[in-house]
Amino acid sequence: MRDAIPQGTYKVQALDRAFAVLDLLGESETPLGLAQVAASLQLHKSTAHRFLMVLERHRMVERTSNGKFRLGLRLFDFGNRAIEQYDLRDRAQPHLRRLVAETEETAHLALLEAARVIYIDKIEPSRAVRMITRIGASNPVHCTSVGKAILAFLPQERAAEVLKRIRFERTTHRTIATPDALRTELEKTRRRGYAVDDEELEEGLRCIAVPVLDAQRLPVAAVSVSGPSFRVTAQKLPAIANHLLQCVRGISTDMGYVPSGRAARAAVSA
Amino acid sequence: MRDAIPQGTYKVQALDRAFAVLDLLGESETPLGLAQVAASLQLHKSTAHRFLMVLERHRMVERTSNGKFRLGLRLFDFGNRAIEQYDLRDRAQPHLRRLVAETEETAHLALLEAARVIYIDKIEPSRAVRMITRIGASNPVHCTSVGKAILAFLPQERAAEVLKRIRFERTTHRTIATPDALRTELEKTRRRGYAVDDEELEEGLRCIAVPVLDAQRLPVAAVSVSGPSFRVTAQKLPAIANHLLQCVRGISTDMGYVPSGRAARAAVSA
DNA sequence: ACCGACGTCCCATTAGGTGAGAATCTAGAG
DNA sequence: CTCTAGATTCTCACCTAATGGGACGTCGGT
Repeated sequence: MRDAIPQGTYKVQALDRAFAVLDLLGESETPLGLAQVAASLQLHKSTAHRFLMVLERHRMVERTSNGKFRLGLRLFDFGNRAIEQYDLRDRAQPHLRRLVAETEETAHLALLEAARVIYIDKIEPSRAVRMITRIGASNPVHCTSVGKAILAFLPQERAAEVLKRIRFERTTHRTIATPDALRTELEKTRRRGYAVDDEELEEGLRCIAVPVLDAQRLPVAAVSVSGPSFRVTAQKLPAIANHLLQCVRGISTDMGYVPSGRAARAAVSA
Repeated sequence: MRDAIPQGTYKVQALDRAFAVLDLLGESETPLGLAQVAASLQLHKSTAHRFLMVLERHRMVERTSNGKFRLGLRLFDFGNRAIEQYDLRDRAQPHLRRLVAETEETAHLALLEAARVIYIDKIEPSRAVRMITRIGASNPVHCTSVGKAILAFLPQERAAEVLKRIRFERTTHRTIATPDALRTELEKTRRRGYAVDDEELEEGLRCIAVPVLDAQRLPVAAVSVSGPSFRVTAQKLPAIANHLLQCVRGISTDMGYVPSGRAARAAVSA
């Protein structure tokens, strides 16, 4: 789960350490004391202390009343600036809400980054059980519907690049485990116009997704509907897919992507 | 606008520099090239380069196709972890939506941090003009309704601490400019049960806010309704305040804060 | 009162970061 | 196409800035 050691030609030890601290605090459910941080990261308490103080000055961490540390709200500020450029999120929200109202299941909006998808928004039906996903979290492309939806409609070479970077870890027994299997799946996705994740990420969870295309007909994101397999049944898929297609069409026009050209048809027609 | 130089007893130059880089990229509307970053921060190009490479490895920045840099999505991840603990946000959302539906104006959810308020959520009525605020952004307490709402219901000593840290900058001619004026205003806020910002932050913008109280009857956040002064008129204030009070009562019970005790009455009754 | 765990602070040592500058790449002009 | 200016990438000897050993203070438990 934890990412590998941050190797690389360029190094700034202090930064690696600082981010390790943030990572640690981010992973932890509960705030951590100085001693715990120092021990976990094998830093001298004196060093850990200095880092925490500096991070606190920058409001990247904050102290709870009992003196323990947790992530600070400055990160929240930065995070929101980071996705600001993708104002996609704001524009998409109303459409996602409608989608959720129609399907009564959870909707996600996700972006592709390297070989992972990042969830930038999530809307849940009011009475649903909370889903585990967190906005900002990421998953490998190959075991998510959003990942496959984007990948399937990416130009050949871009897709190939992503393919190469996938490590094909499995999280359930249905997870796609080989590049070839994924390629076949992508072909299928292109044909029917939407991607399916049939318990490939998590047992009992089924998702459908379609890509959001920009003016150049390139996928910039994907929208998905997810729910427990017993509710999101195979028979319902086409109907849900239709809602999805309408939804992304709405987003696209809202973003000012003119839906012209025949390439559009390919992804939109069921 | 830009914060002062990050002085302080504890120093880790590398971190200050790294955050300066992130800050710079965050402020900038458009992605920046290495040369621009180096120049703006008075760093040697080779130093700036190394920082950017390391930051990129950590996905704190990313490169656009033309090689320029902007904030990376890792920050978004961190940011969302940072507010995760405050699951307040998730719980509050449905209530805010209802509030927006009722009032047809923008609603904000904000937290107090040091002497500033941080907006952790915003809901806009579908057809409204976009407001300028950004989730994650912050404003000084003294010129916002949310700030005053929280401050007014904080225990004497906590409030005094915050008071001391305020620098009373003015942004309009109506901005509260002295500690005494603020104290009077807070008294008024306590009496009527809601706080008002009458063009004190921005010309033509009027806001009302009430605090969200936890089980100990301490304010943990505030909810506000904001709109152009010509729509949010003085006569409408009490009506809007009522919607607000209902809204925060909903949030409080949703969070599991038992609404017992007479202290509750003080804030709830208009 | 004593002990142990934790946080804060100081300072001499040296590992780690710095920046001059050379090498390489890129884009635009001629 | 070549030339040139500007930006980016890379290398390395120097020296500053970060390190961590350790002393001191504080809190809570026995």
